[in-house]
Amino acid sequence: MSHTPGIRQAQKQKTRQALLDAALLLLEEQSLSSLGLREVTRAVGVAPTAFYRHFRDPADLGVALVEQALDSLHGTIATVLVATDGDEERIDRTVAVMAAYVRAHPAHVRFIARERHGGVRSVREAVSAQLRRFSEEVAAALAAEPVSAGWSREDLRMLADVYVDQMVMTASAFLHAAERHPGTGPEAEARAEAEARVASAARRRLRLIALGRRHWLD
Amino acid sequence: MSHTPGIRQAQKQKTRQALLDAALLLLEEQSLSSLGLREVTRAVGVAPTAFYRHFRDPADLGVALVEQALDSLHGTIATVLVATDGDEERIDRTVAVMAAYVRAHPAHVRFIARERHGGVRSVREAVSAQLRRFSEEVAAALAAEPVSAGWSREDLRMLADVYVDQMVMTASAFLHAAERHPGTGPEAEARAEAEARVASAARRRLRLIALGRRHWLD
DNA sequence: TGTACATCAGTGAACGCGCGTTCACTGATGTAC
DNA sequence: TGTACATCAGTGAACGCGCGTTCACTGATGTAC
Repeated sequence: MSHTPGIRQAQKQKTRQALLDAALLLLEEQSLSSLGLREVTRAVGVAPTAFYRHFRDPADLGVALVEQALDSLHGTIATVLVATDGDEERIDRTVAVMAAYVRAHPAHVRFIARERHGGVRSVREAVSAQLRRFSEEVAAALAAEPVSAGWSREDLRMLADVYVDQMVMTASAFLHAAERHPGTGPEAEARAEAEARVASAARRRLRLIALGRRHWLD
Repeated sequence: MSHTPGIRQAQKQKTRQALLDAALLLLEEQSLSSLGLREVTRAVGVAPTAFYRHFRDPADLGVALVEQALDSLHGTIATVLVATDGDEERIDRTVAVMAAYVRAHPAHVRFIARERHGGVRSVREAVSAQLRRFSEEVAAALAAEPVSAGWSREDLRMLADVYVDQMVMTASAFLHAAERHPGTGPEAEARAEAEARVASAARRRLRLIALGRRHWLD
């Protein structure tokens, strides 16, 4: 894409990514609408004015974060969509993949859940656009399965949306379970228990949806 | 409750409610974590220091808002839980009630959707406690229906949670549809169309859930 | 390869401003007798 | 009913502080020849 080579470009990207990472960390304890430009640059160790070389304002940085966060989920989804013999097997895999995703990218999950309905319009719109893109992929994958024969476009779309919402809520529930039990030792055991409860509830929900799907055209 | 009578107490309540109302209005465009004490008092027309007579800080005010917001939904729920002859009839009524609720209390809906995963811990916890209370009522109502014979406590709880999440998401979708078409005249028509699409999608989802429920014990 | 000039990511001083919080206060309402 | 004192919701001045943004700058990197 860029024909400017080398060191300068690379250093700029490095600073930009450092700003994004620092912001994501700060957003664990607040919302984007209260995130200050100076606290982000302070966390990175650059002058406040350096911020403007990369983003217009924190909202602009937020939109960039949305793309990074949902890209990380995007890679994961293919794993879930692969068809399998049984519903039960697929449900187990889906929940396991979500648990692993949350462990790998907890701050991304928190950010998306928080800013999906957050106070910054441009970021809400970015999240909603990405989730729509996401839901379209899920719908396409669902359409390719034999069970979907005879389904209308709207019904497939609804089903895909239900799955996407389910994923976001499950991810958020895993996250919540993890952050209630942040320690090691006995705390790690408590966390494992809490995560198991979340996983169990998520499987139940997916079973309910799969059942509704099987009988949709009865 | 209070044995202090009269005018002084009444005036204090009035100011307190004015602060809550002003905050709710300001929260349409931002999150609680960026809400300033001075902007709230400025909107009401009292001195900044008056705030401290009612709340410790904006987070404390937020917790009070959670209670008011969910009380307004609480009254509504009974209407939905009344058993009816057919699934379809009940689904229509549920969606109609949600639409009416959002029209009556748009700011409450926005506030709950936003702060449910927002940046202020005490408020998140208040929302989650109120929704749990809510879900317990739904679970009790569901348990009383013949279709629920043979269901485990966990399965009933899961179903109730699914319904509660569905309500919150549907309410948020209605709100979103309304605020994309804020005007009158041709805008009002566009809004009616957008709301009809939301209602249709919500009915599809509830149908899916109802189907899963019917076949849960197959 | 070397030189002279252009670019531009990051700097640091300076600004005006609104913030949260403190404090002693005022004056209407409440209470005791 | 009237009077004297207590309470306490709301006031307004004052404070120190960190904010976002501007501007001219520096010096390493990039480019042309």
